[in-house]
Amino acid sequence: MTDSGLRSGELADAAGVNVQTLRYYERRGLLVSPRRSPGGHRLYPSDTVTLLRVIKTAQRLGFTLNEVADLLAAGRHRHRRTDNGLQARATEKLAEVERKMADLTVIRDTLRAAISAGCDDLVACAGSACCPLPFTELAEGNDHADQC
Amino acid sequence: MTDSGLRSGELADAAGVNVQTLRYYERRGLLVSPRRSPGGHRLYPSDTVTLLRVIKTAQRLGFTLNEVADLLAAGRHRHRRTDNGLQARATEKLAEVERKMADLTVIRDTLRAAISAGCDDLVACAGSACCPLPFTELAEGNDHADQC
DNA sequence: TTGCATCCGGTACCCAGGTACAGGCTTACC
DNA sequence: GGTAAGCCTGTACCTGGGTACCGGATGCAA
Repeated sequence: MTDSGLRSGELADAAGVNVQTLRYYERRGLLVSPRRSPGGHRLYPSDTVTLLRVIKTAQRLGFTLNEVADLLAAGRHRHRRTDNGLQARATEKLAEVERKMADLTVIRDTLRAAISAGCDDLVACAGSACCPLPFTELAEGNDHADQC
Repeated sequence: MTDSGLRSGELADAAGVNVQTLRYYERRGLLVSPRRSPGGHRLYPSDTVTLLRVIKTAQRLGFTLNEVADLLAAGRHRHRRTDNGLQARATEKLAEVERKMADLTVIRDTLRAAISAGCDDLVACAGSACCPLPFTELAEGNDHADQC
């Protein structure tokens, strides 16, 4: 029979995840409970591989598992509503990613300044006026201070 | 007496951290055990405020607490060795930050593509050939696939 | 000297995203 | 039909960076 479905180990291998992760995702509501064999073993429909790829992609795009679960549930329950929120959420996430990149830019510039200034000891630098490490400013995150 | 030192609450307030965090940092080896009052209360030297700022800065630059602890210990034990590794570690960290930024760039472009393509449902998109969401490629992280 | 704020140590809990292990049952293959 | 691999549930543990609560002791000021 070809409709016997995938066993958890097969699915895990096919999707490149751990078997335990499948059960974890089931608990978290990312995967619906699949049908079982007479003996109680899970039998997954074969498109679950795709679903797992979707989950991993969304995670990689910066969505948390809760957010992914929401998005998937919205997709499942969307009967005739046109908008399940993916557009809006992707837009928010984009803003988040852009914020993160801006932060990292500051950090990168600071590290570069520290390297080219030859900073050698964190504590010593904190005491010297001409150190590019922004010991007070960074928390606010603004212009870099390498005017030394 | 001016050498009485800071009590943990004072230090915590001055540095903008939680009192519990001070004890946590002590456990983690970021702060050395300070001297105590006769009754056992911690009395911190006043420059510990600076040290905490250093720690927070280093964290913000992407160092983990373990790494910060290492850097501080290296600074403390450096008697006449010139290099305590800050330069090398900062260089590594810079590479790490640059990798992270490259990742985020891919993610940002992908999100932008998904938004402008009007993607609406993760699972539906995964089935359509003309979806910009890279359900298989992203894990490897390479060129974006918005040629649709 | 009394009262209240603060601090002590120890332990438990939180978030996210899993991973591991134990003891027992099922399935598949020869 | 035997045996080994795989799967089941439940629970505990991991990393990282803290936070919260407890009962009891201390510090400081009026």
